[in-house]
Amino acid sequence: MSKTVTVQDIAALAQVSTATVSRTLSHPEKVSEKTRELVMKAVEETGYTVNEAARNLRKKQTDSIVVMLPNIGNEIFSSVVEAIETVCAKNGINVLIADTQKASMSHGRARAYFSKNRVDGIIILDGKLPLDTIPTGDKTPPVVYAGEWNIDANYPVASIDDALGIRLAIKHLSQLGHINIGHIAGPYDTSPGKVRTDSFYQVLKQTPNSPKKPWVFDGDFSLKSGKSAAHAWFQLPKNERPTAVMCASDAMAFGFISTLTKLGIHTPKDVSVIGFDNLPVAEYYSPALTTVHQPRDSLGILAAHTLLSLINGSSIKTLKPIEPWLVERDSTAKI
Amino acid sequence: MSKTVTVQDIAALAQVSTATVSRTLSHPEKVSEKTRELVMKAVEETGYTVNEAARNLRKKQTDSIVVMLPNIGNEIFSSVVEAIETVCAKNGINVLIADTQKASMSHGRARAYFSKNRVDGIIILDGKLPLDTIPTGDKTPPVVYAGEWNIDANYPVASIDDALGIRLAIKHLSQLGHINIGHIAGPYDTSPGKVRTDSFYQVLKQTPNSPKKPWVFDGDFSLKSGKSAAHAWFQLPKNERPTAVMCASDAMAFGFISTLTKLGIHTPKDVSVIGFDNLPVAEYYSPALTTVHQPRDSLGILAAHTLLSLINGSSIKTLKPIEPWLVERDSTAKI
DNA sequence: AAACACTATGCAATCGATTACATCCACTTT
DNA sequence: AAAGTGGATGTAATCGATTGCATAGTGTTT
Repeated sequence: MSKTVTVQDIAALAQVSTATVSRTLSHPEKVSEKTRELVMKAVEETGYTVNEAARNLRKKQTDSIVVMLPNIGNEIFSSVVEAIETVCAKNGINVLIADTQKASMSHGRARAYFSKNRVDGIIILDGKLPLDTIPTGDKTPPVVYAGEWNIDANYPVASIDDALGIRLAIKHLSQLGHINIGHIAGPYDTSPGKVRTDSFYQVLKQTPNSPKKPWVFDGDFSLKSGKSAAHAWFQLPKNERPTAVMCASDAMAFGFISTLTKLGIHTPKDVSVIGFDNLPVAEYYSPALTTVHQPRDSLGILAAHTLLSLINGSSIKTLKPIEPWLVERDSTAKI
Repeated sequence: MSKTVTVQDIAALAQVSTATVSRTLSHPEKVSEKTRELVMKAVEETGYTVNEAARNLRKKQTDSIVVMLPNIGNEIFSSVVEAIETVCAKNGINVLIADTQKASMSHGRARAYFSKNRVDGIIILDGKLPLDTIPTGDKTPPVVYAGEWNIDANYPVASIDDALGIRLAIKHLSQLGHINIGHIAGPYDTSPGKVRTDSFYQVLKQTPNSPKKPWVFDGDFSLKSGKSAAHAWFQLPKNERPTAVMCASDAMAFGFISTLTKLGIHTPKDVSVIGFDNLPVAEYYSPALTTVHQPRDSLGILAAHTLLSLINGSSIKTLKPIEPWLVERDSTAKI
């Protein structure tokens, strides 16, 4: 049973003080080359690695951040996490994940993450996380929202320019000759759901020849809610059905298209459909899905960089939204 | 600038010793009810939370595990992580994630995670992680593989019974009258790729009326490789084309189907296709995908429970593979 | 040669919680 | 009444790395 190797051991082996060992490892430039080599040799021989707990205790920082998200299993979120992890790894920061939707994430447990001595920073991907979960005061580490946010919160937000996405989509549909355009909306109590729906109404108002009463089907971003919307669409009188539908998520577009296909309605022949996300599978759907591409990696990178700056003392308040773009494929066609 | 609240402060407030405060928080039963209330009151008043670093240092454990995976953005992996996180959260364990495929995950950095003082345990979702990244010896925390594994490694493996999955799929196709069955394989240097391919050959050999030379198209589980396989299939002489294809992943099935559809070949009319995974979107694909359901949540739960046991001193060596099942949908039909 | 500047290094306190051991007290048992 | 028992609590050492301050040593300036 080998005892743990500590700075003491390295110090003894290299015939220097523990202070010098610590300096060699953390601030090599403060140490002469000769001693540095001596110490490094001892480190190699023993396979020493620093005890993070001891370091954290002394330095009062954890070199970790936590990402709080509602559903890691969802590609939408996990691809953002991936980008965050990449940035953090490059900066020697560990990434913890915490599921905000699980029963295990009690209020107390969530709050525990916020106490300054647990993580150095927090990225929240869940706009619906109750605000009172986040305590204020100088014990709270910096917080950044990504993708979703809480309107009442006052933290920097890394976001996609949803309004632009909607504009691009509607413009595309208009150019194809569609006038009766519908929207399958995300939940109005989430920021992307609200912004996309609001934008939909607004853009349509500015479009010439727009329908007096735009069709909006409620959804929750899920595949299943796309299916429900399809049934709602199908039950409309034939001459009242929108000839094109803009979905607030790819998943809803898939649910919509597959359900209608089973009912004998074909995309894009009978109805044009645009998604929002550009999931990897969108390109390989039948038909390949026309959709608004959300740069989720950019979103994660921006959020991570912002948090890291905040941790280092900067005081960023607002971030420029990231611009999405339209990917034209086969689910949209001339009327 | 409020100073950090420590056990000392609580002790002073509650008029007891720090030992009693610590006991109250960690072993409430060792403390009389009266003092317990006194201490808890002080804790409430001050908003005290324990300093994890100090605790970890003293207790020589971190209450954290790390999940090493090749691609968090991939639903296949992230849904396993979700299950792991749920189990861990219930047990007060933090979950770190580390991407094994990023350049930032240098050999040294990976090794650092393994030093006993950083995490209490490790779950590896990447069978290709070089074995020499994992040091041996009593400083190494317990390791569990999930889903994928390294053949030369000697750690417990939480896995899916791939052979059973393949058997169910082929049986289904046989019952539909298919004889010329092809396989779109995963990479042979990954455990699921190898096992599924091997099983495919083996099952086909045991099937009456099986073709002398089974068709196997190389793939790497990705959507794109499904597309390549489709082109390979399409280029075969018409009478040599398999009438049914068993894919080692849903993604390849999507790539295969969508590409053939564009070439005028329809599923299931012209070719039956079975996937492997049962991704959420499979049900909403057009056609809805017949596929082998992998219980990824069970996989994560099993891996997490096993690791937790290992951390608590048990010595589990082998785990029973989890049984997948077939989900019949619309991508398979009678010949 | 004295004063100064600067680098390299060592000493020892410190971060905050845990726990082995010692002590004290109230209550039984003989 | 002496001895024994067990529960509750306090004392103080400990985990391992970091860093402010002090000191030694080398070279430079006047």
